[in-house]
Parts: sequence; C-alpha cells; structure tokens
Amino acid sequence: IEILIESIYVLNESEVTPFVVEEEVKANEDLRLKYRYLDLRRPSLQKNLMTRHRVTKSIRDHFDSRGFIEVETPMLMKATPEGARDFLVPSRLHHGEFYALPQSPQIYKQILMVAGLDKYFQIVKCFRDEDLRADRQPEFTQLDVEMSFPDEEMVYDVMESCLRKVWSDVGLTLPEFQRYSYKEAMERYGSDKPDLRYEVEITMLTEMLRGKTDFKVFNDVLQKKQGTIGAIVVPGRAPWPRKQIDEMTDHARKYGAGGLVWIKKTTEGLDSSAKKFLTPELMGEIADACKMNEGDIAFIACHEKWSRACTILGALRIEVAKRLELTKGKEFEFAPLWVLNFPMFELDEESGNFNAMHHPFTSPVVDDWENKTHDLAAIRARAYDIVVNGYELGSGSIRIHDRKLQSEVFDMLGLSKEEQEKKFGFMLNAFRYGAPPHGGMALGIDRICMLTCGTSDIRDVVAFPKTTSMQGLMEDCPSTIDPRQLAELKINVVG
RNA sequence: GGAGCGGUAGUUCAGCUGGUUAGAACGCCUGCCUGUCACGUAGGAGGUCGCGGGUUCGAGUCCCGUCCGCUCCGCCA
Repeated sequence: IEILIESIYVLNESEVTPFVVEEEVKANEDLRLKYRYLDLRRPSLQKNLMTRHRVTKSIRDHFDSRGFIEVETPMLMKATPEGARDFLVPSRLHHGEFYALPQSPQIYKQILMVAGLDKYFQIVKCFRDEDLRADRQPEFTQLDVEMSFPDEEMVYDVMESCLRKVWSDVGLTLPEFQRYSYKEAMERYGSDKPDLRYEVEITMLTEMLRGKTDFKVFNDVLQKKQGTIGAIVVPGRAPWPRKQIDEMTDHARKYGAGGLVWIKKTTEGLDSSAKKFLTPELMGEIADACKMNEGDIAFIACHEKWSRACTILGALRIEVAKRLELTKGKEFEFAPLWVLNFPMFELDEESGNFNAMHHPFTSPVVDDWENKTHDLAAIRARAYDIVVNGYELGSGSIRIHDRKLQSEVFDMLGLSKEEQEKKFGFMLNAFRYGAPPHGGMALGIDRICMLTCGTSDIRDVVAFPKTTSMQGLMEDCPSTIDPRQLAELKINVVG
C-alpha cells in the first residue's frame, strides 16, 4: 500500500500541475478542491479513504455477524418539513409535486420493524439543506440501526461493540464508555457533547451565592427561576494579561453572556474584577468552592437561563483548552461517553412552542409521561447520544410504537390532527396492525472517519466534498440547467 | 440571516502612514556544470493586484457594493 501511494503521488509528469502535489500542501483549499483528483493523490488523503473503506467494511461485518440485515430505503421520499430543510426533487409525472431526499431513513426503518425485519441496519446517504461547518456536509453518510424488542442496554451493547470493532480494525483502541446524564454533562462540562480529553470542569455557584451578595449582576440572575451562576477555573499559568481576559469576555458575550467576572488567586491574595462588589470573605468562599490554587484564575459567568449559562461556561471551557493547548497530541486519545436522560421537549425561544429535542418519534420515559403536569420540560425522553472527543457521533432512542401515544406527542408539538394525518398518516396507520416495541440509533460515519483519521475537517474523509457555500468546485455545481429540462418539469425560475 | 479572517506571478506570500517601472521564494523555460541527492550557476518568460463603483493630481493600499474560500454564531426534528 505504501508503495502504491508513493507511485500514485509522483504521477505528475504529463503536465505542470496547478499546485505542487506533496504531503504538506501549501495550496489554498479552493484550488485543491477544484483539482480534487490531484489533491487526492496525497498520501494522507489516500490513507483516509482507505481507512474509510475499512470502517464501513468493519461495520457491515459486525452487523452481519450479529444477524442484522442491510435493507435499502428510498432516496426519493415524502417531504417532512419538521426539522432540517429538505432537498427537493421535482416530479415530472406529477405536476407541481415534489419528492424530498431523506434527512434520515427514520420512518422507513420504523416501518420495517412493523414489517417484521427485526434487526435492520444500513449505511446510507442522508441530506440536509442547512448551513455548513468544518464537520458538516450537505450530504453525509449514516450508519442507521433499528431493532425490535430492545431496551436501552441492548442498543448500547450492539453499538459499543460495533465501535470497538471498528477502532480495532483500523488499528486503534477505544476505551470504556463513560455515562453521563444530560444534566450532569451540562453542569460539569457546559455541553451535551463534552470533550473529556481534558479535566477542566465547571463549578456551579448558584446555590452557594444565593442570599449572600448584593452584587447586582449576580442578584438579578438569582431572582430568576432558572438563574444560574458558574465558574471555570484555569489552572495556574503565566499571569493573565488584560488583553487575554478581554478576549475571554468577548468570547463569552458571543454566546450570550452579559460579561465576565474574574477572580485571581496570587501570593498576595485574591483579586477580582468585581472586588468593589464582593466582600473579601465571599471572594474567599468562591475561591474555596472552585478549589483554586495560587496562580489560578476563575472566570465566573451567569445567565437567567440554566442552559444558556451552561453553554457559556462550556464555550469558555473549550476556549481555555484551546489556549492552553490541552488537546495537543491527544487526537488519538478517545474519550467516548453516552449522554442519557435527555429532556423530551425543548422550548423554541422564537415561537414559544415546544419542539422535540431528539425527534417526535422518541418515546418518553413512561413514568414522566403519566405523571406529566404542564411542565413539559420535566419529561425525559428515552434518548441517548454517543459522544467522542467533543463530537456527537450519533444519537438514538427507544421509539414510540403505540399509535395513540404517537398522536398525543404530535398534539404536544402543536400538530393538528389533519396535519398528523397528512404528514404521518401512513406511519400511524402502520402501527394499527401490531407494531413491536423498537428502537435504535444512527451514527455519523464521516465523523467516525474524522476521529479514526485524526482530522477535524470533514473534507479530509470525503472523496468529493462541497465547500461551505455548498458548491462542488471541481464539477461546478449547482448550475443552471437547460430550459427544455425545466419546461419538461413545468418549472419557472423567478427572480 | 449575522460576525471574523483571507483573495497580489503557475504556487506560497511580502508590499508601512496612498506616491516613479508591483517584489521575494519555490515552480517553469534557455545555457553552463555533472558525484549530484532541497544540486549549483548565468539568464529569461510570467501579474486585468477577485470583480464593479467611488474619493483623489495619483489607489494593490482609503470608502461603498459584490463574488469566492475558510472559521464561528444562528441553524442542523
């Protein structure tokens, strides 16, 4: 393989290439994408694609050996305008009607359970028309899994052993999974997909500070029902200059903080940006609560919303890790975890409606549902995520298999009976004829490859990726199309 | 939808507060050298400074708009 790579990569005698094909490329990303076939000659990309092949082969072997069968589901499906935007495909034969490309084969796989194919998996392309990121492409590949009569532990087992085999087959080892509840992950790491490769944790100060301070910033937050105050302690390093503290404050503001209070512990004692408002005793108590040592600095953030406060602190945690290079050289140290006990619903701040946090087919925890009050936020879902090194590798849930319960959940989400019938009638109908309890998971194969290849750029593990504005630079797409083609589809381009 | 960074030779970049003919390195072409191996050496070609407008006697440089790439926020059931 090594020799093959070497020989491929010297293959540039016929014409002067637009950039020098060498392992440590200096050429700009757009140039490399335009000449992707040259960029792909580089040994690291060759290796990545080989690793990707091994990953998918390994997955297929694993599920095959456990008696799962791979079933293909349609690429042309019914549009489901919940969630992400669909890519639409016009129908020639049915004027004015459209197919959608799947965001996920979710409904099909549930119906396969009704059909009695009780152990299903598929390696499948999915499509979402949302803005891109370094780890997101408009089309991406998922490992989709579903089984009948499972409990959570059965899903955990089959998925953990799958990942363990994948890692082993590409020459890596995957440590034991840790388990965190959503609440714990948020309060300790400020994220539902924390990176556990470094220790820095959040200290919650809300209860400690209640009734103990006149500092308006803290007090205003403490008056609110969900008001939350917490701190991130940066372990002793060179003194933090004003400029860097300001940068941390700007970073916190980006995530919705009003500002940032800091406390420093030095040989001369405690100093703080809020020393005019905090008594020395209280500053001492905060420093003790944060277990500060000499040379440490603590950044304290607060917000009237619990989840927002956690997010701000989580963003600061990541920023600290970046500045202190806490993950440097740890690309191949994997810290996998399960995040469990997600809330069923989350409030959409704009509309004031509740949305499904996972998706609307997720089963609620039965006790929570039966004892439900009007506090929808307290209902837990039977949903779970796998997180590795700060990436959400995938998520899944035990689904609803009862027609009545599914309809009630749709009610909660604000779908009228008419809409339910129109959008999901076929699914509700399928549940009439005996639906087994079922559940499963979907994992992002691109992200698995990113981790096993040690890259943080999804383009490094996709043969022909799109740019952040969703263009294919090599083949130049999307593009305008022939008017005759449009006419046949009876489509007018306006504007 | 919003923010930041970037766009100058084939490539990677420099170009300070606006000021003659826009530079370097690598690559490319020609000659010389031939125990060289990041060869050396002498010379050469190569630029609508992303695009459009504006300010100015004068714009790569300042202003406005726009396109492209990257990163991030929103978004991603």
